[in-house]
Amino acid sequence: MKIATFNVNSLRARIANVLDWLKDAQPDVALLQEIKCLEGEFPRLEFESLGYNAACVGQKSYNGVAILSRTRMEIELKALPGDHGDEQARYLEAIIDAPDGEKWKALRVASIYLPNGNPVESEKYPYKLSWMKRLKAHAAELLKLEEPTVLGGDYNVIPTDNDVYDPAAWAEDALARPETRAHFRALQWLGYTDAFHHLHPEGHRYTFWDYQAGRWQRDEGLRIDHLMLSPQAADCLEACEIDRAPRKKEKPSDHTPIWCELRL
DNA sequence: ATGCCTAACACCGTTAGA
Repeated sequence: MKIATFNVNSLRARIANVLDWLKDAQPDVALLQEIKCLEGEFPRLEFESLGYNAACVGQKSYNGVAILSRTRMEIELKALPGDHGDEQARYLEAIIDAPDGEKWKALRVASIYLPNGNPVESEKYPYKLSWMKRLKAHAAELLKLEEPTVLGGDYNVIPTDNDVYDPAAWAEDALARPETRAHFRALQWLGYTDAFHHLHPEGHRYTFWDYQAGRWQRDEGLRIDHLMLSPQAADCLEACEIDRAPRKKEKPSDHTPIWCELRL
């Protein structure tokens, strides 16, 4: 079962790109972030025409996450627990049905758009850190279920200096600061596996390249999109790769998809 | 030292992204 995550940087601006990617990559489940549209503007029919069930939590102009699944899914949560006052559309969780006639167990997935947090002196950084604390608390609850679970998305976290082209330049950025990294490691200490790092520990493989300054052409990027696996999912991990093809196209997102294959 | 680029929204610039 192939599960992919992709920060599309506006679904309306990227719809042709995203549909091409789905046709080429054929994920069973796709987690999308930064759809930047209201639910009423969500291109459900286009996804259904490719054979996907689709669900989203939308917001005008900013944020927004979605889940696409080839099989039936049930939405479990449309917001991250822990702060009823948080109105930003950054979390969607679903249970994905096993396909008929297969022995796959059901899979729980979440599409995550973790706050960027810059500038660090602003209220945005404490919001990011509190969001990460809430994520840890919820992730700990999910572990008690002992299910295969994939918490995937744009974490806006550079986990180590091996995940950025110029560590010194990024050391004080909200994506790389020690507090940010500590909260990300806390997820790993709980028992979640960073799928890509597990299979590609060599580092310097990126999922984001800034539009500016020729970052893509020079392969000066960041690894900030992650697939975090519960132990029951990590047991089934067969492969995990970054798909650079969509970043090469006309009018690309500044992120590119990352996927994992689980034999459930 | 700064902007580089892209998108949304509203307006012909500002905000946000990372």
